[in-house]
Amino acid sequence: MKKELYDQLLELSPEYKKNYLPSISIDCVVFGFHDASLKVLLLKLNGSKEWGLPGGYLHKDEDLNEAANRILKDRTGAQDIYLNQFKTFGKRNRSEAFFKDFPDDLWHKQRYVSIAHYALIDYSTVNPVVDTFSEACEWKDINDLPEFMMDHEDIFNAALLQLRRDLNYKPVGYNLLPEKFTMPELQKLYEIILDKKLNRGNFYRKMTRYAILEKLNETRKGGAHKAPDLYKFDEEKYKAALANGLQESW
Amino acid sequence: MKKELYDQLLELSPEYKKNYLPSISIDCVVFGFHDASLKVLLLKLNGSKEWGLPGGYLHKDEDLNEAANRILKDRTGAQDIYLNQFKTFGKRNRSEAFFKDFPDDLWHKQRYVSIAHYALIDYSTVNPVVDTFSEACEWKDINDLPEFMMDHEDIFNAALLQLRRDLNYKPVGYNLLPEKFTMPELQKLYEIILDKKLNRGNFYRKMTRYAILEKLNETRKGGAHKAPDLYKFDEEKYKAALANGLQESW
DNA sequence: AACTCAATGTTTCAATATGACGCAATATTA
DNA sequence: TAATATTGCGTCATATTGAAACATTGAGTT
Repeated sequence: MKKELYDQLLELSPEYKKNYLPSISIDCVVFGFHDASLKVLLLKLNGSKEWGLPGGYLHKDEDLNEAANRILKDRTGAQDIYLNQFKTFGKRNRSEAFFKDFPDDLWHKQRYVSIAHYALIDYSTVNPVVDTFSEACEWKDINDLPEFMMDHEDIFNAALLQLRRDLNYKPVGYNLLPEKFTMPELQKLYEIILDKKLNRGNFYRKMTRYAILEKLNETRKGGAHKAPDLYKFDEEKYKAALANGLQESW
Repeated sequence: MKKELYDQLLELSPEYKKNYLPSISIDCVVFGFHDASLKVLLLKLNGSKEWGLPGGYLHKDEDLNEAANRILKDRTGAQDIYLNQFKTFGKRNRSEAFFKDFPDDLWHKQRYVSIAHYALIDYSTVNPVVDTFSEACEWKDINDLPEFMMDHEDIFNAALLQLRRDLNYKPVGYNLLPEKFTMPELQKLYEIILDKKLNRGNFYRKMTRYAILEKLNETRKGGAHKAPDLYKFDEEKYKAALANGLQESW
């Protein structure tokens, strides 16, 4: 079943050996948000029944963050996606089960330490790229996830945990929402990330106090009820908040 | 000047190639606290005038956290030190300047991605180990740091930043203080990490409310003035706080 | 055109947390 | 025994949070 994939990979092995740093892989948990649903970009390698995170290897003459951006760009077509390197996974036998039918001389079968990133993007702006190694590359709702290959479920869970934690001191939304958005939309995003209902008035108040949003003189017409005000991020204040954090305890 | 170190390293190269994963190094920022002073464990390689972080490589059959523990144990003799993997550094040319006089075939001269950890320990319990590659291995006060080799200053700064951030949602002190300690001692620790004076009464109140400390029926006699109460961490509550965080914003 | 409805914008109020400060208690030293 | 500096902890004004009510409004209904 995996013979086909193996043949593809084998053909590439010499090139990989020449161009990439050994033992290091990069995995990306790409969170996509749109219309009140949060998804992850997953792909299915040829012949595999499990799904995996988009990933790749580090060029010998490439910075780590350059590599992560390149890998994302290849999968999504999008450039300068918000990227956050959050943890490196280095257990033995991370990929043992997955590659057990593959010969040992394969580049991909060596032991890897995987440098995991999470990324944030509006998934409606992205067309996932199915390359020759994969049968599928799709946005999967985070409440209805398929089975993961290797330790990719651990990586996904760690990414979600980190994103939730980051919500406490980083402004989030700039990379997940369209340029103009409403307060209820922003609140919905927080609720879906946190998997928790938030109080409307308190959310409004807190966001206002962060002072990173700019209220526009427009409303979103067309809904069934009162038209909500439109906001956008104040670029400068957003960047300052990203650099300095939103709140400190001490 | 670096010839001597090179000879040592060259001799080891074959063994390294056999036993370690290529391209991956592990660096540790070991914070040590005692008697109101915060230090870092640094070492000076033979013939180098700059100081570096203790580090090492990852065995082919070793988990990442096992390797970090091993490296720390070799330097400090201490086991099960509190360790926090916080960031992976992977710029090109991280070590180019340092190894410029060394031949290219040296194991150490390859390009590395460095998986950085920070560790916390009471430095009075540790005797730094000077191995054959280093002329010195010492605790250096964080307010009086020497020049660093390679990008180790960046790594140190990132570790301190992370530690300060962690102070907001993790209980800190368990690994840096003796078993029994006083509230002013704990406050001093926070002040030194944050480089900022804290209000005594408010610190006391906040710590009390975290409910991770157990007040003992003892005081620390011998000081010049009123004997402060002794506390220790409540193991269970401490662990729970470490797992769940001390406070959430959302 | 008036009315209904539900979502949104905003305010209110009590509970809780924080910042700043003061006062009483106390172990040592003089 | 008194002086002293440090410590334990309370107080009070202010700020923030949690929960809920009130006010507004655009679309759909009559």
